Amino acid sequence: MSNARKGKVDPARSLAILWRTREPASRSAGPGLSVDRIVRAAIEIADAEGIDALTMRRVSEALGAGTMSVYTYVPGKAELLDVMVDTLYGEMSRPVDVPGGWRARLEQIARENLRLYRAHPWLLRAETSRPVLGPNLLAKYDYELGAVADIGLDDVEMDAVLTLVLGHVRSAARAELDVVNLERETGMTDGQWWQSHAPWLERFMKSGSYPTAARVGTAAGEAHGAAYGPEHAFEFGLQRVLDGIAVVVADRQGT
Amino acid sequence: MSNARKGKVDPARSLAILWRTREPASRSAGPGLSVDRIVRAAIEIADAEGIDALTMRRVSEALGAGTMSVYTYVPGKAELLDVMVDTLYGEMSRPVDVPGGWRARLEQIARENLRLYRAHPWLLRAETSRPVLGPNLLAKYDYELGAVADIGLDDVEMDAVLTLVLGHVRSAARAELDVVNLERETGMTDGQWWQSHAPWLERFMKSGSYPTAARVGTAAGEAHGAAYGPEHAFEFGLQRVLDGIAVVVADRQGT
DNA sequence: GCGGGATACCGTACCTCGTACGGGGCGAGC
DNA sequence: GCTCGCCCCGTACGAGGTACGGTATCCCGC
Repeated sequence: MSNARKGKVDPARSLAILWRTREPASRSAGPGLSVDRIVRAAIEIADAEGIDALTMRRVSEALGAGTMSVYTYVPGKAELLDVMVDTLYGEMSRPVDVPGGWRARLEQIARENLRLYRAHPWLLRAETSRPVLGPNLLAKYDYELGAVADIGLDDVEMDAVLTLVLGHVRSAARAELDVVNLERETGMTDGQWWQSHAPWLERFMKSGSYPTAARVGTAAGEAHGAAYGPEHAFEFGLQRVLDGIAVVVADRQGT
Repeated sequence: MSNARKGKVDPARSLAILWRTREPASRSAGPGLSVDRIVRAAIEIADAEGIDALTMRRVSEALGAGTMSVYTYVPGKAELLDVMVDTLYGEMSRPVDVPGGWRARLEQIARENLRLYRAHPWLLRAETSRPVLGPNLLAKYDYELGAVADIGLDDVEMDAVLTLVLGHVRSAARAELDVVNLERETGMTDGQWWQSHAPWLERFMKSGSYPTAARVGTAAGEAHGAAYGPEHAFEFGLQRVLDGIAVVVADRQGT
């Protein structure tokens, strides 16, 4: 009942590990731990069992090590999460030749980010705003900025455009993954859930207090039931956002 | 180190409390608890000390009650959070006459939602996707849908437009509040943080590995330092999103 | 006015998790 | 061969959610 990340995060600590400033040689006996092995194990656990199952005890157990051994390589759980996040960034696809101009490039970036969130849902709860400046984050940022370079935007606008697109992806991914999670937790699909709540809702809907909500909610609910919902929200929103960006680009290009 | 919300949430439990199906009369002696008093106390704590400080022990203490007394009125912390969220929705402003058409109405909604997040930052960590169907959420949804009614959109599109706008607000609010939080936690403004990391960054920037990131990151960082950053991201993104929506609206109106 | 039942209230305790602390053991250099 | 340093880990503490089993208080019917 706190966030996936506690308050205390010392950036300097994370940086040293992220850039692997000091990588101790595995010398003594035992499991032969390393930052890499720990991070890989942690990612596997988070992928398979969710971020709530990611405890330090669980990680050490998976590595056949004592609970506290992990702390030799990682100052704490927050820093471990930082490294996990940066590691994922390093595994993203970054094609250089995407035909179709800035719009196609941004679309590709949006889809690749969505793919990442789908593959590692816990990422949504591990990322923080002030980013962890790991090597892979920088590479990601650099690559993604490239999509909107040389189309007439100034530097601040480039950053703003990228922030907007990625924000939308996060937003849509969160919605989609919440649906999946709830279906697993409750053993009930979204459609079934809406149906089970329908009588309850109707009671208040028919009171006439919420006329629009009743009509639209029902329509949206039915649409969701038709296995088209979060996916649709992503696509619809992405096209709207890109349309909006197109207005700025056209303006800057003096059309 | 988990979310603000654990896995187990029984919607039926929350519903009964949200709609105040059964409100026990305060009969016996003691602090004289009630769902309302508990929720108010919890909101005050979360507002003042953050959601991490919101523990059941802390709530009961604030009420001058024993730790477990709260459980007489609320099945658990998850349900308490549900009621807290719905209570906030109930306090939102919902003006009926906003001049300027759908665009002005959506802008107003976006700003009001942002205001709510600013006033109660913990809301960002308490909301879940599958919404808690409290009376105030329904009222909010109904009101907000009204902003895009009768402009040619079908029901599913209305829902999609609203989802998009609210998603953007959440996204921007999260960014903004993270900045504020980090400034408080680290005792360092965003500008100072960027400055303190500048030497570290430059080392890698100058390596030429991240040319665009170096230039744009610096520009964006300086802009953030000038106390214009999250606020700007909200405004910029909102206008882009509305521009994108305008395209659809124009199309539906057969312009 | 009195007995009984319901209901508000809460003390204690258990479980999980992060991690501080101090000690043990192995390898390498002198 | 001995010492130093680093890897590894057993134990334990503190925080937080909440199950359980009371105790106290009030209202009702008589």
